[in-house]
Amino acid sequence: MAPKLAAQARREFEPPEAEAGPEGALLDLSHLSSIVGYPLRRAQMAVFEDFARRFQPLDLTPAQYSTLSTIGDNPGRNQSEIAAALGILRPNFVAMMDELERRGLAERTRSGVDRRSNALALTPTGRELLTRARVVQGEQEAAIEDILGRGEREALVEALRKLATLA
Amino acid sequence: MAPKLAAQARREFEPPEAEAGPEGALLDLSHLSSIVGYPLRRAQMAVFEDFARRFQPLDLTPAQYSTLSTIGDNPGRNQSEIAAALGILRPNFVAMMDELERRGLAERTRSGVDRRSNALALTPTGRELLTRARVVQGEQEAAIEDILGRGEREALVEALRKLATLA
DNA sequence: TATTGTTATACTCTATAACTATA
DNA sequence: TATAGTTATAGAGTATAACAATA
Repeated sequence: MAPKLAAQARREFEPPEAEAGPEGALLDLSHLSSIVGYPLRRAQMAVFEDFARRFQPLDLTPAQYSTLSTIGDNPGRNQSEIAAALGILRPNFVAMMDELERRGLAERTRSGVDRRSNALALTPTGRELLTRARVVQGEQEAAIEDILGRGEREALVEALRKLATLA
Repeated sequence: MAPKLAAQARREFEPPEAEAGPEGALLDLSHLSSIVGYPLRRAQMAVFEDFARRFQPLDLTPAQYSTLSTIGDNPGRNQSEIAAALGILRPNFVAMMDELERRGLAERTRSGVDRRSNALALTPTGRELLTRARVVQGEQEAAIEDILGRGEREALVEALRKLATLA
């Protein structure tokens, strides 16, 4: 159950601000790597790539995972509410729900109170998959903690949450 | 010179793990906001939106800024080297250079040593724009420091750099 | 044979306008 | 009149294959 895959090959030293070229000559990236935006993007890409590898057996993208998780924790909410909470535009959320429904993971139920809206819920299959997905997600989190340590990982999450209030 | 715009309206409290819906009912997002990947993506989007606003007068995207900065700090390198350092695929970097050249910000010079490759450099105009862009970038960094404080901002950059070694 | 720059192309994400059915 | 879901569509960003020129 405990993930051992992750803490293996770690670069022990790296030239702090440079990137290796083909013949070994290094590029100066100091201006970029000292500001928040650039390493933020690189980290996001790395974490999502790692996510893709781990979730390949479950066939879930980050967006699908976050949708399943949010529906599971908020059953009965409609599409607009779930989409808005996840920062997904309503038009783009339609195909998302089409696919989850096609795979038998989630259901839309035309609400009796307001017949315009679709109450969303997970199917039993969807709940099972979400349970398994959260285990896999926990493994990624453990891999991150192997790199950062518990305290720095928690500090990172807190800093990122504050950063999200910038825009 | 010091940016005062940023530290103004900050949410003083927020329900730690929930999102407001239209009628005020809150969604449970606790499972997502406690893992790294989700706030990482939200923070990245927020920082890039803020970047887009600040750089609208200079008409620079994050990718264009990082390209200008890297060429400026590494003049004479060829397209493959600059693109690889920035994680941009060579085919996609062609249009990037086309546009920077069209705007008179950068130049490709067919190398004498290896006539396959284009040595890249900034034009005087490009150097001027880069100087101005770094001032704007410094303002974003100051705005982030208004939110996080100096120490937490530096800790964030360090954590993000480590995270990028995950994939 | 391998590499640099390039073209063509495709696939995903994201964004906007407009329709329909309900309210 | 406004809202929920939907369709159509357009634009980024990102990915791969293949070609010409050069090594």
